[in-house]
Amino acid sequence: MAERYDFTAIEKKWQKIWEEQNCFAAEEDTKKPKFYGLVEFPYPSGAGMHVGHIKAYTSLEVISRKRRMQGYNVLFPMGFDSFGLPAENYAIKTNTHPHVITTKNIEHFKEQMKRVGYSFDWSREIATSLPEYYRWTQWIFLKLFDHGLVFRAKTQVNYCPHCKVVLSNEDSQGGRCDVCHSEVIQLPKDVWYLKITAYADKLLNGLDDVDYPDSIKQQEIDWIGKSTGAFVDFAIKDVPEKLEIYTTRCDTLFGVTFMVMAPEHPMLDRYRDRIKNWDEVEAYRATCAKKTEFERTQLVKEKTGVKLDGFTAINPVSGKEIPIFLADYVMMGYGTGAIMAVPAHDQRDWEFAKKFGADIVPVIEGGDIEKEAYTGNGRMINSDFLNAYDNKKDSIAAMLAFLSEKGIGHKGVQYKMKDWAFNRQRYWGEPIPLIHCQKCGTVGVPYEELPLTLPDVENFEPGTDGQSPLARIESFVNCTCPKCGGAAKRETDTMPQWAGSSWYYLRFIDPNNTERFCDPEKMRYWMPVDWYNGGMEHVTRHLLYSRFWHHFLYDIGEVNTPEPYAKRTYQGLILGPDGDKMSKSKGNVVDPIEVIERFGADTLRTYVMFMGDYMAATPWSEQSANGCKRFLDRVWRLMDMVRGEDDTDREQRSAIHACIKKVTDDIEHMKFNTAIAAMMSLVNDFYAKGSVTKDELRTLLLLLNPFAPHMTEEMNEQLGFSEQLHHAAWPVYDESALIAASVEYGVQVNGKVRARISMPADADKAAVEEAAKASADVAPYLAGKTVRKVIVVKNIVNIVVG
RNA sequence: GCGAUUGUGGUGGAACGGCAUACACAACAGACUUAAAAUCUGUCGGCGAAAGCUUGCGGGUUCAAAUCCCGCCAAUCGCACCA
Repeated sequence: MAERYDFTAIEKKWQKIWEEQNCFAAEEDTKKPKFYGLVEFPYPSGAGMHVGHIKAYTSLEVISRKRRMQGYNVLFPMGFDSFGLPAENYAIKTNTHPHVITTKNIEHFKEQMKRVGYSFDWSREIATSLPEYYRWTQWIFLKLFDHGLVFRAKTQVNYCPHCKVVLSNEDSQGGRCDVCHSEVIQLPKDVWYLKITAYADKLLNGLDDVDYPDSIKQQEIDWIGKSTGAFVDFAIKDVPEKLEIYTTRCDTLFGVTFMVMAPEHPMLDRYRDRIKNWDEVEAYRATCAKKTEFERTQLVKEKTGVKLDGFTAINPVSGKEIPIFLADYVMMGYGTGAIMAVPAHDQRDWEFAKKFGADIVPVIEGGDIEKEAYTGNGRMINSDFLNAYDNKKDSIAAMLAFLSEKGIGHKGVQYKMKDWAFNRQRYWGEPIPLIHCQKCGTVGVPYEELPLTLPDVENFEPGTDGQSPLARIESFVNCTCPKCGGAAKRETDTMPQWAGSSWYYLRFIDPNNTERFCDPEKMRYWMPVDWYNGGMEHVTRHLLYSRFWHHFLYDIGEVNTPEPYAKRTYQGLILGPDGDKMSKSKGNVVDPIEVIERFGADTLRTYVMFMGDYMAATPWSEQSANGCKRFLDRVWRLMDMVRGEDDTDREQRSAIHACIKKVTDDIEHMKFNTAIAAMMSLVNDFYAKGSVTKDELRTLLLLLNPFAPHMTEEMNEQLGFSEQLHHAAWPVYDESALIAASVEYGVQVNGKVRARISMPADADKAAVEEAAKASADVAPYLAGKTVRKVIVVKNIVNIVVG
């Protein structure tokens, strides 16, 4: 009866039914418990879906399908993060409008996703590049602006010469551009910043209240990089201005024998007349400017620097005059761009002092400063102020008290995280809704004028002057100031890739609202996102940014939870068949659609869930994928093995309920591989037996449905069940059924397994112990020995003899 | 340099401190085939003559360690002169 499993026809049939019956739309106004499952929406690239997308989406797809069967009202949406550089670069190359390309790519992605059989609620689809969406991205930006979290500053910024854009710190991790991977250079530039550092503590503390793996939390903590220390002012000889430094070891202040300023430090320019070797300074600055960030950090083996002639500092506690150097091991971007150097207790300062001949004065007991700096803690020595302060307990606290009393310094906090450089000099992004007015300064576009739509341009090429293509459109640039009505000019830069994705999970809750970004009533029901799965590479980018925006929206009363995501997980990479990271250049990329054509969507889904530990990187194996196809074929053929009578014996029943428990629990812990293994074992049991009852088979189909929904629905229908699986009740195991008739014990003597015995399930410990001792296999090991102890636990008996 | 993660058969991988190698892949054999494929049924870690030894290596804790602790080694990822 059950012929060949024709996956192509079956998958098409059920995908059509799901679409027509709108099976997976989240319900409104329900009394049901909710589950909001979210996967990172993709950037719709021209290449279409990657197997990595499949692994990322299938986990929550399985969980969402299971939740629906468990009676939850499930929101499992999908949309597109459709602004971004690749579309724009492609547009430049082919002279097609990015909007046209993006629309086409979205259609392509959607069609591919539907072929995988995902149960997304397509009625809520969004795209960040549509005006009705980015209207609210701009709205949130204006709120940030109104609350003083948008500011403009001229500093050294990351710049990608290839993409011709300013990048944020997060966009240039490892010194490479996030989009094109070319090397990022440092340039002084005037840019818009979002004050994410104002939320550093909230982003840090919020981690206590969410369920993220430690690896994710740790990466965010490290990226934020909070440190506590002190700011200290150093007087400069014969100059009114003071040089401020930041230190985490103010207790070593008496050991400061010189100071170092970053080459770009702006104070230098103010006193160039005083610096006698200015030529040398300029030459050194020029060498440093030529180095890339990479060279400055990765390749330095030897310290370089220039001693300033005629520009010296005074150690504020000892009163001694000390030299000031310029050296590129001090960064302008951290602290104040200047340091107090304590060569006795800081390895970098030690190396510098050795090379440039500065004094090394120990002020903390311990270590051998002849060999290297001693960076540990200890009693303070050679420090005059000690009499008045008890330095035994906490030398840092003692020094801080001293500093603030004398007005020299104060406690301070620093973060490695920098403010978010937010404007991009490119076309395909949200226009920044700001207006520059000669009279009023920078003014926000009035909220009622949103969306500020992206105008059409002829030429998407960024300007050679570092300006966005929008700057060439006079009708866009020229406007009137909303405040004074005078002539004004629009900001012509656009927002970065990460803007639209910083709040998209809120829009899915209420995607068509034209009054607000999201209805508060609906948010109260759906938020927070219960489970968010995505890539590890977004932890210090998108995840951090969206948590920042959400905390802000919470602070201004626009959302009802401080954190957007209650739980976050990540998927491990799928490597190429050769074990290397998949890349076009290596030619080891696996196309999921080809896999669907050869093996079917159910096999693809089952294999990506079976291939290994979900969070670990695993190489793709076509043979293993074929093994999953074989498993599904075996399940299909079970239809030929259905026997008439409905009897299930105790062993069989026990095996089925053990499988229900295993699959139910393992899915919750993302142990999809062992869940599938359990179902494979059950199928092997059925084969060994040679037959299966209809009910037994249906239970298996229910468990397998989230993984292989098409085939199981088809089998369910062919078996004559009228109720479709996707909304049938998830099987519940019966604790009492788990108990098998007999239990196998391993019998150990001094921890080594010597025998196996089978005992009735209700046998007590004494009986098990007796049977173990009586076993013929253990007898030789007990002969002539005294039994000192017998341990009976679970299914192990350990006889300790001596 | 700092931090995190991971080291288990030919391969992907299983194992609340409790019978190491579940489940699959590959390989081998048998059945069915004229034959192949598919399918079904078996066998299947290594070393050792054996007792035994064997979860990267060396110690420790425990009746019992792949699992916990300490010290190495290797790999992967993240950060990186962060003062």
